[in-house]
Amino acid sequence: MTNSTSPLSPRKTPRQARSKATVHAILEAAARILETQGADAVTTNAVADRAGVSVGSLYQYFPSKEAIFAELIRQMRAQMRDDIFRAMDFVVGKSLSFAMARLVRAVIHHHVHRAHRADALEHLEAQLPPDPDSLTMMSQTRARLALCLTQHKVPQPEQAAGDILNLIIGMAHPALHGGETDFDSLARRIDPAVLGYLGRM
Amino acid sequence: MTNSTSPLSPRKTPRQARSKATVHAILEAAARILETQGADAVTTNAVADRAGVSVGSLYQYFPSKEAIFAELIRQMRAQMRDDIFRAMDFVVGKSLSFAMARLVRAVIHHHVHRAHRADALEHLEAQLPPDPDSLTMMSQTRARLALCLTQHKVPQPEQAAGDILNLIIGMAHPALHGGETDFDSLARRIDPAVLGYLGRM
DNA sequence: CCAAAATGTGAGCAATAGCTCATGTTCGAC
DNA sequence: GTCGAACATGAGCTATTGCTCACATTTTGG
Repeated sequence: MTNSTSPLSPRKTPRQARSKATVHAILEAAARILETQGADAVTTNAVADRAGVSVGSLYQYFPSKEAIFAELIRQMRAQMRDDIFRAMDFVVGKSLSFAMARLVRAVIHHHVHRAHRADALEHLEAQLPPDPDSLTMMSQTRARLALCLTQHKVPQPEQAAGDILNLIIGMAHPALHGGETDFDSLARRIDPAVLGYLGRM
Repeated sequence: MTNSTSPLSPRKTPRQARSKATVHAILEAAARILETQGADAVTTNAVADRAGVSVGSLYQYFPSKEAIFAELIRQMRAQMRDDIFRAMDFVVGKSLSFAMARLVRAVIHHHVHRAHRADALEHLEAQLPPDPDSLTMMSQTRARLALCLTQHKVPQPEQAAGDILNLIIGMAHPALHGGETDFDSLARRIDPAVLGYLGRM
């Protein structure tokens, strides 16, 4: 089965277990090289080497190096979306401040887990042509948060959802990248900013 | 005069007006290619071409492509520092909320002016070895803000300064990059978040 | 003026990248 | 078993990149 012709989508969908493992190994190898040696070190030969497969196999499933990055970014976005969905589901019926506190911690948790990878991938994303799938996932994430805000009568929930995500990520990401390890302290500093934004101090 | 041996510092300091113009043309060409065609399009030959000089001249003043990026980043950091210094100077003796409002607008103004360039440079910076000069300038920026916060009895002013800058940049940057053009509206949404962080709503 | 320093030139080298393809191997349906 | 499809291999082609160097031109101090 061949996939769409978009330059960022996978080339062929693996059908046997063996090829699924190959694809997984390629993605994991690319991510590890990216984390440990930087974007420039992620060459197709290096990825194939590290994955223990040949370049030919790599190009059976990814039409280009960029497609590998795009897939990793899609995985990251999907996980972030799912994390936030879970947090928002857990929080229905609770107070707005409780909901926001939970959101803050979900985002922090997401960034702590694989901080280096997320960081590098986000910088890469800016240099890649925009990927519709990634945009969709981010849109879904915002929409879910907006729904929660609507239920609490927050005005302009769509805009507020975007602002709040930017606020939380904007504060959490550099702090964690800068070596901050007291996640509770960080969360307790972000909380009042979010509530301040919402005018609910 | 030859400069330090650091891989990111310029190689030779221009002494005549003509070479100053050359250096300026190289930096401007690199920035324009970066903005319009992305990081991968910034090759030394392309930069030299666009600058109207030869590759040889380029390598007289920059030991590597990375050194060009590093210099552009330094310029950006210096301008941000100066913008914020001016804002903080203007605001001594005024109320904390007035000071923060001014800060918010200074950051927004800084990002509006050359949003594309700043964006691309920041993503590049993450992939370069850390540059001491840039770190120093960011440290100076934070310190100046911390001083202002100290005068308003804000506890932990150093940490708060970092948090507030991250908050403002984190909210402003994606919004502006996403095409937001109503800067006043944006500023008025960031203001309460900052005050919320400070516990001064 | 003139020599020395500063500046500028661009053909081309060495290295390396992304990627293809001819060929071989394994799997699964029948 | 058998045969076609799926999967895997890796030597090596093509293109490009960062960068050097031998040489030309301009500027400046005296």
